[in-house]
Amino acid sequence: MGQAATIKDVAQRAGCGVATVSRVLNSTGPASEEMREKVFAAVKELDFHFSEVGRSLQSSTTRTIGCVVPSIENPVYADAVQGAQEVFLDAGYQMLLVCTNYNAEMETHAIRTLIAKQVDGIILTVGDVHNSEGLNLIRSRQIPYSLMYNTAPEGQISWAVDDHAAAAKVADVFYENNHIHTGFLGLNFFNSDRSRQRFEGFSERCAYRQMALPALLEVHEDGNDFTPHLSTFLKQHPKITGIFASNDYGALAAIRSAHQLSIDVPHDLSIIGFDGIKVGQMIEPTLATIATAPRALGAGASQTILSMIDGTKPPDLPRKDQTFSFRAGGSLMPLSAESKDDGKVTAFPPSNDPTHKKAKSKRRDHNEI
Amino acid sequence: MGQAATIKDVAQRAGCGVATVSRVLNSTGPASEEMREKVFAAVKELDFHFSEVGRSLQSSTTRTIGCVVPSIENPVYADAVQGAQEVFLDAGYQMLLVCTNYNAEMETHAIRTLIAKQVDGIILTVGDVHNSEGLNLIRSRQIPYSLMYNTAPEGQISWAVDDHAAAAKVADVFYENNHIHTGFLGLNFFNSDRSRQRFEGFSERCAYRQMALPALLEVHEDGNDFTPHLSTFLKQHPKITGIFASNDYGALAAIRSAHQLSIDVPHDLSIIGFDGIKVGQMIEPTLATIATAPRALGAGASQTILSMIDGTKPPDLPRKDQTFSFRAGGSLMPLSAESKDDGKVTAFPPSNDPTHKKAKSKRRDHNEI
DNA sequence: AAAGTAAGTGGAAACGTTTCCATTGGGAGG
DNA sequence: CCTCCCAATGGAAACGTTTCCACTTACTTT
Repeated sequence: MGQAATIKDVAQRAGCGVATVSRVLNSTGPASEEMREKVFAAVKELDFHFSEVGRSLQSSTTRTIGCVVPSIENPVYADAVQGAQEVFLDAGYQMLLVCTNYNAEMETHAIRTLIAKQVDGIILTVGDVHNSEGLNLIRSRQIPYSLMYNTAPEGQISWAVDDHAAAAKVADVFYENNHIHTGFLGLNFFNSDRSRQRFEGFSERCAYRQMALPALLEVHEDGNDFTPHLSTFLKQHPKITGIFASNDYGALAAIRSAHQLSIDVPHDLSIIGFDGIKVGQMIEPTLATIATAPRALGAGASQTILSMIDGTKPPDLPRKDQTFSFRAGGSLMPLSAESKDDGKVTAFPPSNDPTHKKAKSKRRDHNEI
Repeated sequence: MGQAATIKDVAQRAGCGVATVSRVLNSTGPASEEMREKVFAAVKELDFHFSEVGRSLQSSTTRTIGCVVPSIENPVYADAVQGAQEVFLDAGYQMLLVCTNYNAEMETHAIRTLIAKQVDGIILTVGDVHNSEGLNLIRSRQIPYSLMYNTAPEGQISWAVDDHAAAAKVADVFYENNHIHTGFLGLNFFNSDRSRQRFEGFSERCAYRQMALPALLEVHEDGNDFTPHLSTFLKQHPKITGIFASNDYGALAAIRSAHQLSIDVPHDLSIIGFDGIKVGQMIEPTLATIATAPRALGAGASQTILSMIDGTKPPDLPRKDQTFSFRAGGSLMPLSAESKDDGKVTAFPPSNDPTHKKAKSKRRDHNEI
């Protein structure tokens, strides 16, 4: 059984023209019962399946969607991708996945190839939404697309977390817990506008609250020996009592490094992460973080694309303030009010934190020392 | 600017035939310098790019690889996929990703579609390697493929961990640490031959060591309230001092559930996982586990595929006993020899465990109570 | 009975490439 | 001056579909 059978082979075997075969198999147009049977018999005998390539050429549609994300080692993107994939699969689309490793060149190249392959749509997370060559390509070609996790400029659709507001919320939480001197741990700071947005939102709110401006610790790789960096950072900024990490992995790494430096989390140092990955709740202490819904974002972006393709009404984007929620956790400990050197007192004891919407576990972490 | 330019448009603009354009752009066959310039000019003006669909139809090659895995929420597969993806991308291939959610029907359907799309090769992890319809399809079509993470029957190429031997190693470790009564936590037990292989290898070695046969706790979802299951399980089997989880996520969940049940890990219960995911080393206690190299497996499988496509010599599969290594961690605590009811004494204090090859951290977890 | 309609069918064009083959023209060698 | 060869080029077939159109045939409708 050499090459795969084509529609011609089927036609020949069934004793009819290719047009008839096509009509029978696609249930488009009339066909006699007799002919139908012959065609189906031939199909079975030859184990015929349509070539999607031939179909694509003719229909100029590929039933394929491109998906470009920085890395699926980060569970946030993995979840988003999987959420997207399920929606697409249900709709009969498959997904070409490209991980760019936060590399702008790869991003551009990948998108170029996806366009050449005539994907029917693209969902993507770019490094810099204001300056993405690939994104321009997509737009000039008028290919349906939706951003994910990029805070989009006006006119562009993006399923994203409101990084700015979420980071501001973190500042609020620190403030309410009497942490005045904080640090920001930025991963991939220069390759990710998300990271920068978070820093910005955090800094601004810190300023507004008259807290100290956060010290920036920038880390390139989610790499191996992060510990020495943290060590020197904390020596340079001895007043720091709280660190906001630009993602949960960074937060986890910080906790571990702190542990190695015999710094107790949360007693000596409070840590808040971003993303709300699953393991954050599986560890001890649990990770205080900004919880997001990556699957939902991925699924939303997919549905948007699908509706662009078939012209139906796209789903509404979530309200900005519903794209995240603060999730309390054991890695954050309130400081006694006296330790604030400016003498301000917070009105909210952290155990009543009203933003604790999404926490699933009924057990509240109790941080008595 | 309506539709994308085709090679015909370029030919027209450059004032030549399509054949010439093709030759110039692909550097195949002769062309005058003058013509070359005209063609390149036309390409630039029209912003022409080849349609891969047209190319694929003509060349019967798509520069696309299929990838089928159960789920990328599990970092093991996420890493494998990403490792594979990088290799393929370097070689000019893109990857169609399908996550099957451990569902055999989806698996079959996905593979069927991938074949219809004429992927040049497929890497995949199937639910049951001895009974996979999709796998049969692939083989009858003679499409280059490589399994990942499936222990393959003779004659089939698979980049896999030796589940059987690795699980046996876990039994050895429990034995050496005087854990005689153990449990096995099986996730997706009926949808994953990996899980079953691990149970089998573990059980056999337990028998060989004259330990109690492991009690099986089977869990369907890596789901939410696993705690009650664990609770009843431990009540039913009160002698259990050690649990082997069929993957690290299960192990993490077990640790958390134990915590919620006020069972101290590792003091009251030792836990060993499987996979060696990153977060296992970021938590406290660190997770004792079987460390594997998912990226390497993914990359290896990809290279195998590539060499099948271009006929070069495929990379050697790793030696079976090099596909895993035991990684010590704080979730495992040695029991005093007396607590073994059969009175046997182990010769190996666990802190000298010679299999501790891959552990990166210099710090050894110290489990004094 | 003539005419109109509808179902059933096949031929052929089109989609965007690559590649085989034939044609042209010019320069070198006799 | 005639051949021969080779570079340069374009036409056309082929890849596997879908779909338009035209052609039968048989059945209704006047």
